[in-house]
Amino acid sequence: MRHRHRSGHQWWDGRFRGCGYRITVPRQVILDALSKTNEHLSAEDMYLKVHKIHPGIGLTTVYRTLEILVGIGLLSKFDFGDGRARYELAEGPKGERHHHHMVCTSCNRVIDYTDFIDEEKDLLNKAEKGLSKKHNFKINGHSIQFYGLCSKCS
Amino acid sequence: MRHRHRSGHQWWDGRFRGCGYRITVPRQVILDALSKTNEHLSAEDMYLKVHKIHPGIGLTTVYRTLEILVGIGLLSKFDFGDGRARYELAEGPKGERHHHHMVCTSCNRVIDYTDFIDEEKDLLNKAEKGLSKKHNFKINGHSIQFYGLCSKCS
DNA sequence: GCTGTTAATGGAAATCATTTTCAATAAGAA
DNA sequence: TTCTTATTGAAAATGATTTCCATTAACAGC
Repeated sequence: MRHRHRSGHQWWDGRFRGCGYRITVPRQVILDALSKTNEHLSAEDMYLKVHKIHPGIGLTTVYRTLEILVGIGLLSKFDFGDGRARYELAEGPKGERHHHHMVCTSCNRVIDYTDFIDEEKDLLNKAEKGLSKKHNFKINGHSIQFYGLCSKCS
Repeated sequence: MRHRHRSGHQWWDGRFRGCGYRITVPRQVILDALSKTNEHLSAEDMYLKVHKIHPGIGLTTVYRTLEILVGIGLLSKFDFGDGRARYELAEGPKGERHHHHMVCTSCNRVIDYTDFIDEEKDLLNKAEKGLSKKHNFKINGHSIQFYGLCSKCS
């Protein structure tokens, strides 16, 4: 097993402390797991993953940590219609990773795509400007998803 | 109180029977309520609304009926992040009513908008074609939502 | 219109994700 | 090292939705 960074000094460290949160083992382990995957993990997925190595970490803590990370913008939270929230790193050490999702309505598989992001950005910017003016609404986020059948299911 | 259509002969009638479903009082009442509102009702909202006039109708039946309606494409089901599903007529007697939503992350108000729908359609068509080719994914729906603060909350 | 078959109903109980409670523990400032 | 206080984890609570199951009602066939 490769050696592990002990205390602090991760890319998310500053952001984390800056918000007044303590850096604890469960939080490090969870962030570590998040930065090593590009799956769309549910809280329980994360719990099981983390529990293998650190059986002490409880499901409650996983929920709490994920919620904090969403709060400070490090994580994005999604609902793909299968009754549980799913999480994904919003920013990695290398910066933004903007993409959207296609969800298979049969097997629930989720495919990330980055195609058309530029066109989408154009449209979204235009829409944001127009909508915020017309409806006096301060927009600070959006979500786009396509639903359908993946190659295996169709 | 105004007289009520008894048996069948509503605009949804054909579609409904066509799928092999019986036309029952609870189903008529629920569809009736849906076609008279443009709120984004949760199952419980619907239950309360319907329960005033027809106290016999149970919450379970409301859930079941809404799910059937989603199944045959008459209803759209949304998640606006407040922990309960919300429903909205997908098609009315007058046909499609395509629009998207802005959700206030503070008060949970939802605003429908129809601006930019044409541009969105263009983009979505293009995206659909490209994505289905590249990822071999049969797309048959999408969802777009903006999140932010409404005029009251900002 | 009456009847039989079978889908639909509703109340209670079950389920499942998520949240709350609370006493014990550990982070990190002093 | 010590002290304060945020964090933790187990268990219990919550809240939306589903399942069970005995009763009722739609409607096809007479």
